[in-house]
Amino acid sequence: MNETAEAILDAAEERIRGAGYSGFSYRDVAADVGVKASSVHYHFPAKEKLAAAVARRYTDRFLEAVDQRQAAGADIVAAWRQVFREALHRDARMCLCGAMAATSHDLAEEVRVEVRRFFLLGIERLMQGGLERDAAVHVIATLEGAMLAANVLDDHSLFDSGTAALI
Amino acid sequence: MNETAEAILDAAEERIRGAGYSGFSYRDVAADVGVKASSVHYHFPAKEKLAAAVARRYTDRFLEAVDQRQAAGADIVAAWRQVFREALHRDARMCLCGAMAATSHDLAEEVRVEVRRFFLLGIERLMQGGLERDAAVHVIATLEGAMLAANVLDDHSLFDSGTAALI
DNA sequence: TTTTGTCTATCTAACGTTAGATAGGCGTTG
DNA sequence: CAACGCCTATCTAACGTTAGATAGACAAAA
Repeated sequence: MNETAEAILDAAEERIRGAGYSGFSYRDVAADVGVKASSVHYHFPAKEKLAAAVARRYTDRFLEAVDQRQAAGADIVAAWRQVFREALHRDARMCLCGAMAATSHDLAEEVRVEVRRFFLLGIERLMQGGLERDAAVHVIATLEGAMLAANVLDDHSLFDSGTAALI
Repeated sequence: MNETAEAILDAAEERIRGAGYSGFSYRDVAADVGVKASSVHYHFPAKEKLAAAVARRYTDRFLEAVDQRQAAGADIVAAWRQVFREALHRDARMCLCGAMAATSHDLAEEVRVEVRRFFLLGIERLMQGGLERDAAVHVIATLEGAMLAANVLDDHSLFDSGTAALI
């Protein structure tokens, strides 16, 4: 994975988090990076491959960030909340997998698998942390929904409001 | 509002709830209804007008359904939960405003206003029903997020799991 | 020499949108 | 009554633009 490929993933992630799967294009991503669209195709031959790669990296990084918070002594629910909160505040964008999940009928199978992986691993990890299934689903749902509301209303404080009850 | 215009709104609503704003097209909607794309333009001159009209009707109907549940004696949180639940089970689709909120950077102002209206009125009504602001945001966030998760994982029981703690 | 990475140039398909024509219904006017 | 003009609703056809994707040239590096 070279520098350009990483820059393409970065740009695609930002675009998808703002406008969803069908709201981003090779041309836009290429312009963000400073190359031609055909160069993006060189690194990621098709749109669904690119989106799937973005989702996989996003999930991996997300889980790693949660692990770090837990290793630093945070409660598992607090850790998940903090990582969601940081993703919202740092980027002022929706959760990547939340943004794509919202248009799930529009996703190629390869992409949907990666989006599902985010949600499934989230629930799984929270259950491994001691939560009942219902509680685990509740945490993920609330975090995604609060991020959604905070984003569309352009009021990040809504995330804190909406998730205060979790901890 | 004649029969065709209503059919166009119905088709557009279903398409947007499955694929988001930029995932639906005049041609698709026209084909669903059984007319040509130019006829859709006759009733709704531009895509953003159509999406805004769909969102307004959706919100109005949603609030009315909640009112009916409350009039029948339901607790306000239970009423909201029931209407979300029915929208998920009946249509097997995302919440229309949730689907568009997820791609909020991609929305024309006219559409975003309508999407925001859904969230703002939801929070407002819950507060009028006696909830604190944090609790109202929590309810809306959890319902949207649970619908999102249930949809993308294609498991409607997740909605009940994820929202059980609300009531 | 082969591989890597980017370019130019192009393709087909689809997009939202518009123009112009048509057909039928409905009043109003001669 | 009949003729005219207007409104509604749809059609065909095309507009310019953008989409994802591909082929082939070219330079640099291994």
